[in-house]
Amino acid sequence: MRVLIVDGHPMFRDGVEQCIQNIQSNLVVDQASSAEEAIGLLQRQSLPDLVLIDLVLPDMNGEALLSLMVEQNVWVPTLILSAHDDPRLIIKTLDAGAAGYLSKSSPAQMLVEAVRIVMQGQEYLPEEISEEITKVKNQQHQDGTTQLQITPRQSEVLRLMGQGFSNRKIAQSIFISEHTVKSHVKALFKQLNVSNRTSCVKRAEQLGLID
Amino acid sequence: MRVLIVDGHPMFRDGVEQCIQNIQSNLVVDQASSAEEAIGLLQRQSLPDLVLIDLVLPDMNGEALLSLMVEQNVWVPTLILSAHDDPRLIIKTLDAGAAGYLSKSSPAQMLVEAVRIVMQGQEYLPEEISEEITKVKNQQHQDGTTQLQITPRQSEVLRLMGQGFSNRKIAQSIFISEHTVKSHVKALFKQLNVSNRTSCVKRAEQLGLID
DNA sequence: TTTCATATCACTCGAAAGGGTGAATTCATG
DNA sequence: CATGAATTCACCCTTTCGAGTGATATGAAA
Repeated sequence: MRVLIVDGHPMFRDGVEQCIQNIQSNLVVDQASSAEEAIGLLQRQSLPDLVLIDLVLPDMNGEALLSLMVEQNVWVPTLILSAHDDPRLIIKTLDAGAAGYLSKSSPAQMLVEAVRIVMQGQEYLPEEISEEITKVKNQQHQDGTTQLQITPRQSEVLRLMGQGFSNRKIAQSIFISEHTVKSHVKALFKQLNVSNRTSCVKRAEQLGLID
Repeated sequence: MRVLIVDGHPMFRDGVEQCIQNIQSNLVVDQASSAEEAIGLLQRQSLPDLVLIDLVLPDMNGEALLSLMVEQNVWVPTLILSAHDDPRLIIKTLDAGAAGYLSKSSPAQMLVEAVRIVMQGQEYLPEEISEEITKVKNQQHQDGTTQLQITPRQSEVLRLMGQGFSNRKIAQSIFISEHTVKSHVKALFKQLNVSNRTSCVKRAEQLGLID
């Protein structure tokens, strides 16, 4: 059995490797420190039986890596790890094809359990997380609206706003009028339920929309 | 020999534990998930031979925990771990009494090495980090100025600004006039070399001044 | 004692932000 | 075609920010 660990921190990778080494005697562990490296490994080698991906990677987020894998028809059972558990992000990763999700706030024993289960081809979701997911999904239905619908343009504006740009600078950057920027900013405020840009950026960071 | 690991993420703690278990046969590892828990353990039990502290903890940062330990005359060799390596922060932790600093970007082998050395009572600093530190210290001297001198009041204002508060709200929160808040904000802008609050908060986060 | 950093407050003024409302365009989808 | 979402732009108005230039009090350090 082979497992690929994708995480930006060697120390964490080694720690996880040590933890799951105990599962089976014939377990080979590969490591990648970035999405790019992971893609390279997956293309060059025979596919592992399981991929562990940290949601936060140096070059892109884990969800993007997962999407890339799916695009390239690399289908391997994938377990997503994350330090901060935003239900919305979890839903996105599961939609993107992850076989399971696990918080880094979980003890290693749960990781071992999850690896075992996912390697068998089954899905793995901790109870507290699946509960939160149903909560969020219910909220979505109660709202009636599309919940968090950041349009591409809004996302662009949000990114620039996160760089500390003024509305005027944003307008110049993407060749639209300041009026339009204000429209997007206002829409973002409404969706993120804030009333100034500092809060907006903070909230967006919490939700993983930028950075 | 006993080691105490203080980190908010059980999975990381377990991983580190697995890694350093191999050092010695008679190694006992304790875990704490927060600074508060760590303080409790250190007060109740006999002191461990080494404490590993993550710089980012749920209730306070690792540096604050270290200061607390020093205040309470709990002197144990302490190794600081961190995911993002800001030279300034490293200097602060070393000044606060840490026996060593290690990036989570280092392989576990370096951790093992560091633990071994620090448990012997020696200090441990990876080359690339000590190099960066000398760089920063040189910069400080070149500037001639006191480098980054955030006064207590400025720090308070910065914290509230980071919460997305307006100048008026900040003023009301700490019972000073809006004029005064503006003075502090302006001083912060000057020191952080920015010209609006969003950039200011971002920069402050990068420097570890807030969050 | 003089000096200096800190903290406090004041005034002005132009620039930027933020709220409200409305409307034209494009483009996909039913 | 009709509908709706997304994007674009406009005008109005109030509030907040940010820069400049001050002053005063306090307390520590030289």
